[in-house]
Amino acid sequence: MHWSDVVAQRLAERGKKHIVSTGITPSGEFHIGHLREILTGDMISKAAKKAGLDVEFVFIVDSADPLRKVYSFLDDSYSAYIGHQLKQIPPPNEFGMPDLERFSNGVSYADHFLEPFKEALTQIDVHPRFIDNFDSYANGEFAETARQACNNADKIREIIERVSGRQLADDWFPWNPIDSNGSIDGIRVNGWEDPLVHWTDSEGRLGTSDVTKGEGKLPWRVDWPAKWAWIGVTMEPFGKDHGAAGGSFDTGKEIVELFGVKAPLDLTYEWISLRGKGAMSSSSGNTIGPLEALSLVPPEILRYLVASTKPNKAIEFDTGMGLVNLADEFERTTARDFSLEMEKEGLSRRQIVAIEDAKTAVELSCISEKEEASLVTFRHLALLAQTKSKDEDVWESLGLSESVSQAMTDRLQRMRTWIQSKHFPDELRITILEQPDSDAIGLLDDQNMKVLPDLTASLRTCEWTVKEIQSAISSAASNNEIAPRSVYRALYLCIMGRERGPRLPTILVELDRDSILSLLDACIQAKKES
RNA sequence: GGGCCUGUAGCUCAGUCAGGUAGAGCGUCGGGCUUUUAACCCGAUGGUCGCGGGUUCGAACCCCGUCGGGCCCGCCA
Repeated sequence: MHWSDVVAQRLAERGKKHIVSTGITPSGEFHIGHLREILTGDMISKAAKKAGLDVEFVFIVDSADPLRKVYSFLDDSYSAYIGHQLKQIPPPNEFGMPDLERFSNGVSYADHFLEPFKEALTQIDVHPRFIDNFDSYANGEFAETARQACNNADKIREIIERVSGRQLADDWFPWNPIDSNGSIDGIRVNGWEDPLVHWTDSEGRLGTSDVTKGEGKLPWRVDWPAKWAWIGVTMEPFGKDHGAAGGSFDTGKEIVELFGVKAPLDLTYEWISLRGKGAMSSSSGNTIGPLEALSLVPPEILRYLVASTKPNKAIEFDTGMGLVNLADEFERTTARDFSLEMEKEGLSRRQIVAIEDAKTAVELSCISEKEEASLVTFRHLALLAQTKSKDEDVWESLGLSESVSQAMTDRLQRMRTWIQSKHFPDELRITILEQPDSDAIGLLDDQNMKVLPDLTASLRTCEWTVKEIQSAISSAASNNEIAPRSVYRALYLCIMGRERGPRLPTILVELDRDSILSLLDACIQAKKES
């Protein structure tokens, strides 16, 4: 059974109505790691729906969280905003400086980072109900849980200290009010009169906040279970950082019972790292944004990456050859006839499970109902895009000149972006040698050498068109009674320094004949001398 | 200190939850395809399942131990 169906089955055992929740703090650039959170939630929701459950998928934007520190991409002037809520501070401009003009037009720091992520979600066909945490506090959604938390401050303190093994400060209180400057740092709560907290801020000023009006927020370890309670969350996937023993899930599942609610079903997932570069980290700049990823990778393949990997497995995101292999695998899997495979006699339980998993992974990956049959493989498109600069020539080569779908146009556009990026693997890059490659020359065998002079002569005189070049190659093969394969091998070794390669005549015709001929002559000469 | 994940073919991994004759893709090798989509088709190759115990008629799988790798435990998905 696919992992999403396993979760759906567990949900079915618990009841009929479910809310699957995910959430992210918009403190900086989103990256593809965040995509795993939301895709995991999306896929669980789809599986639950398939199982006949009444399920809603929500995405909580933790815009009430304070700015923790001046991140590397921010200007030092942001230090004035440390401790201020992300929805209440200005967005950075291109230099990392606070952009007060956009702020005055209603764009907050949180919005600045959230908007591109929302765009990426649309592209990968994820459509959750968005819940803005800051607004939820302001609208009084947290009123009940906040009061309960404050009335049970001692119990909550006991849970956190016992479960996490951490010693809380003497003045710890399950409500962080906002001081006279707008910060939740350095403020001391010194009284609680339901629903008001009395406080002293870092400058010694006294104040009062009403917890039912969102004048402040619950600290993270209380905020999370409070959200489960008021939203009615029954399932939440989260990163392994929250899943550690004594982590926020462990304390949350006890705290939430003070609100009279059962903890949601949990699922801890592993992180995504960049191949050879370690974990994603916005601060180190070691990151690929969702939109950048989508400019290279078709959305269904990004979905497939998450769908086909069990949540507890770490994903290494590879923007080079790994991407080609992934795309190839996706295309192969999509093309399989699963019902036919299932009819086969004598399948072991394992084989059946493998077929089911592959089938479900494809279903969860496809964006639209009618995913058009793949007209061209990822690899082939990579070749065409490199050898043909005009889109029309690509379509013609694929026999698509009549009507080209938007999906195909998008794919070609992505391919061109990828080819121009630093991520495109050398292995797929078509390179034409200028000088004979000595290693390649060494690989030329007797048959290759036998046919090369004849071939060179034909190429010197034939018309420089695809058809004539092709015919020159094949007649060189038949005249010398050797397989065409061998002739191609000779050409690849001489021109590209490899034993195999893409369809040659179409590439040759776009190159300068004289330089190719002199390259071939040089190769023959070099081989003879060796 | 507490905890999680991980170790299976040259490579990437599935299979471990529900024990029942070791799997896939890629690679490699051979053959086919009388003008190759780095294609396609057919065949072959390849593993003391990290190691040691235990339970069992039977263990890659369950239990105990051990070694190696990655990671989490203020905040981070």
